[in-house]
Amino acid sequence: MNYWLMKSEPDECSIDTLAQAPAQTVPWIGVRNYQARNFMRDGMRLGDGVLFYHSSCPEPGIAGLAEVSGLAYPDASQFDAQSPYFDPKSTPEAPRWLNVDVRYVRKTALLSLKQMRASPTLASLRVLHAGNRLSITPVTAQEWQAVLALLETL
DNA sequence: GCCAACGTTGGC
DNA sequence: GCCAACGTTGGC
Repeated sequence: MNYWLMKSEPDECSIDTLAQAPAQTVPWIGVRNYQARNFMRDGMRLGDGVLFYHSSCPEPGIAGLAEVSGLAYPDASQFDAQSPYFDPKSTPEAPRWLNVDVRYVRKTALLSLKQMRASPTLASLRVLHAGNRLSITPVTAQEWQAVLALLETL
């Protein structure tokens, strides 16, 4: 079992959007970074834990928990010329971009970025490191437990 | 809207 | 394969 932190802009897909989606599941489309793609392709297994993080919004932070419910498969939006995620260099024969499916587990009180930074137990969390831009980052079991423990205190 | 970080592109 | 220019991310 692996753990991940996945960023989403709540304007696009918030924890509430996920909770209200059909089967409480969304395809995690739009990842256009090779490292993040490789985490989905090579690292994610069914049932992996996901910290659902709201980014680019007034209150960035962890807004809920989710799980990987579908293994990586080609991201349809790369072939859609109308999509902002369209990639003219990708072909169906050799798809460049993949997505997993993510299923809602539960909404939590917001663990804000500020609170995360203030917590010594989360000091190692990749997303807190300067300049981190990856939309998907691995989370260790210790970090996962530390986040759950912090959520208990909110 | 600023800007630091850093991934990607493309000329050589 | 180097590296400068450029684009994107994302907190502030």
